[in-house]
Amino acid sequence: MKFSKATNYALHSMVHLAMDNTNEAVGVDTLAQRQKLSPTYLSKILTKLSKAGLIESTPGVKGGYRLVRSPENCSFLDVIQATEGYESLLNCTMSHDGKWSQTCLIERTMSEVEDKMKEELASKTIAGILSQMPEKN
Amino acid sequence: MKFSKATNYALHSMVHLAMDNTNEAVGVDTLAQRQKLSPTYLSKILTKLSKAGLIESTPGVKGGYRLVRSPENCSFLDVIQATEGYESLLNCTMSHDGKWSQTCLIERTMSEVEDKMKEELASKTIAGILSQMPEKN
DNA sequence: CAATTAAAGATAAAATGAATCTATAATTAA
DNA sequence: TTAATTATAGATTCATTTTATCTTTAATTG
Repeated sequence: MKFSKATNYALHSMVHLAMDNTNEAVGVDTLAQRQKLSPTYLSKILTKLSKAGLIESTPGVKGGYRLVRSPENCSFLDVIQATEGYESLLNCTMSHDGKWSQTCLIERTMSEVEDKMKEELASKTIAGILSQMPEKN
Repeated sequence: MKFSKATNYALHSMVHLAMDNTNEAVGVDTLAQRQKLSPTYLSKILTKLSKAGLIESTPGVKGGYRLVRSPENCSFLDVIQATEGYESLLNCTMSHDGKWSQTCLIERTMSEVEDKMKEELASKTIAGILSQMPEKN
């Protein structure tokens, strides 16, 4: 019942990219330094975000990463699913006999909870974080 | 973003205990056989439920486990916290400078999501599972 | 006292998470 | 075209957590 550190790094990277209003690409070294991380490690996380279509990457001299969508359209759910994957909260592997339903009732109940959670995560956006930041003078 | 197998075992054990309407204690061997688990492993999980006050255990000849509360008062949240612990979904360890709030905004946002999730988990009970089971003739 | 049953401890195997290093491919600028 | 820059991918390592077993101990009943 915990998200990985990678997810936290990913969310922070998204915010950093969103804060960058120049439309130049930001290199992984810059992002890694700000979070005090090894660039290669963060790179793997950013690649996941890239494959999920949240950011785009350009190699080469003036390359780096850029947001693809507007911060309003980047939800926590998007980022979390990109890094954590799409497996469900609880996956019952037991065989249930007659007294239970065909599909495990516990699993089905957890699935309802998961749907609500996703709804909630979808309502939180990167833009929402930006809007809470103290004004920079 | 997944619950452990132990949590699934715990939830199933709770349901099994709730289904037992005789007020005799149920031994770990019985519960373990039904879930095809090693008794000693399940025992550790049941001990957590016991320490959390959800079930009680009596050693000795006619001993075993019993529910403490009624199934209506046993929520998924209770069981999950007993097995998974009480750590929060996301714990940001980074240091945030001026542009961020003192407490990480991402962490704070995730905390809101977590609260909603807990609310949802608290609304799901063991009794709710029993009520969905097909009538036994 | 003997049988039964849960609890605790030690340990181990397996899976996952976190991270680094090296090599490769792509792009830009000179 | 060449050199510098930058992302990607692969192999590998280390640490942590999960899952599980075995053994011993403690408590309870008859």
